[in-house]
Amino acid sequence: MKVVVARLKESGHKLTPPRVAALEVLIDSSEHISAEELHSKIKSKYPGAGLATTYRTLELLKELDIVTSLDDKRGKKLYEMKTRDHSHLICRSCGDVTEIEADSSAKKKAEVGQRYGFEVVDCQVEYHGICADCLHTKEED
Amino acid sequence: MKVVVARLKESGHKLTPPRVAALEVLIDSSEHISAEELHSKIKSKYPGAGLATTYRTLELLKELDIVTSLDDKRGKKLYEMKTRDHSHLICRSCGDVTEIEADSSAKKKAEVGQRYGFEVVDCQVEYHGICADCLHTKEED
DNA sequence: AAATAAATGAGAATAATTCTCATTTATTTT
DNA sequence: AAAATAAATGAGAATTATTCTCATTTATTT
Repeated sequence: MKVVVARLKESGHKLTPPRVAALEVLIDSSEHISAEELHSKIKSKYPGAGLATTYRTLELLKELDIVTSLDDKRGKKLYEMKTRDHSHLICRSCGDVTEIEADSSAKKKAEVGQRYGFEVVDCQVEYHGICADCLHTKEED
Repeated sequence: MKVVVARLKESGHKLTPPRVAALEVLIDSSEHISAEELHSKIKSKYPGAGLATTYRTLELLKELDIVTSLDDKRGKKLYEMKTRDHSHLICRSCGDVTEIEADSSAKKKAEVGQRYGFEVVDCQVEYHGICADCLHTKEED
């Protein structure tokens, strides 16, 4: 939290109640979370909070590389704190999104930077397919 | 085209004019393309085409693993034929999406399959950061 | 050529996100 | 500590993208 708050202030942004609430909720969520869900949790901490601000906060936190977003199978956005590197398994059948350990991305980031003159801030990997549960269910038919 | 059409028919779907038009446009587009753009190009081939059908076609082609989608920086969806494996560079500054060669994903797919019991159909990698052009522009300030 | 299920077009409906603008507030300056 | 200022906010309207509905059409099978 301290680190993240520092990053907010360093970049010239104010530390406001809806932002604090958003960060608390995000840090608390071990799982990725939708904007809607986030907003409702923010409201339980800070009832006056407006939905537009939740979106504005998410946008800001993405810019500052504090959160990332990804799409679930239905195309809805999910958000999460960008802590350690990790990848996602996205099931085509049930839509479930699971987080897995990242592969050694540091090397790859550097490589891409070199080769394309692109300054890599972040690398996201998604594996699309069928999750273990759905594979099982299929077998039982 | 033949291969793709075959996959459509094998999976029990009809080969209709709006689908053929969609495939033609997608195959023609070396670049990723938005749903809106795709629709307008479909209409120039087949003026009667409806927007809903364009979305339905995209959904179908995704299910059949014929196209993939990704989000540009602003969160809009872009579509493209899923030919060879490749990754994307997404610029945070100008939003440009560039395609690059894929890293050796076959090995990794197998690995993920093993470890998590997840049947990987497809792996997508996104590098987020600042593109060469924007880096240059910055220097000039 | 007829039968049938699938696909379509049109526009309405929905859902998610963004915008507007008058008001409030965190931070800086004095 | 109070005043000044730019940034942030809430509320709801507006926009955008996408999905749905349903009556009609069409590709494919028979």
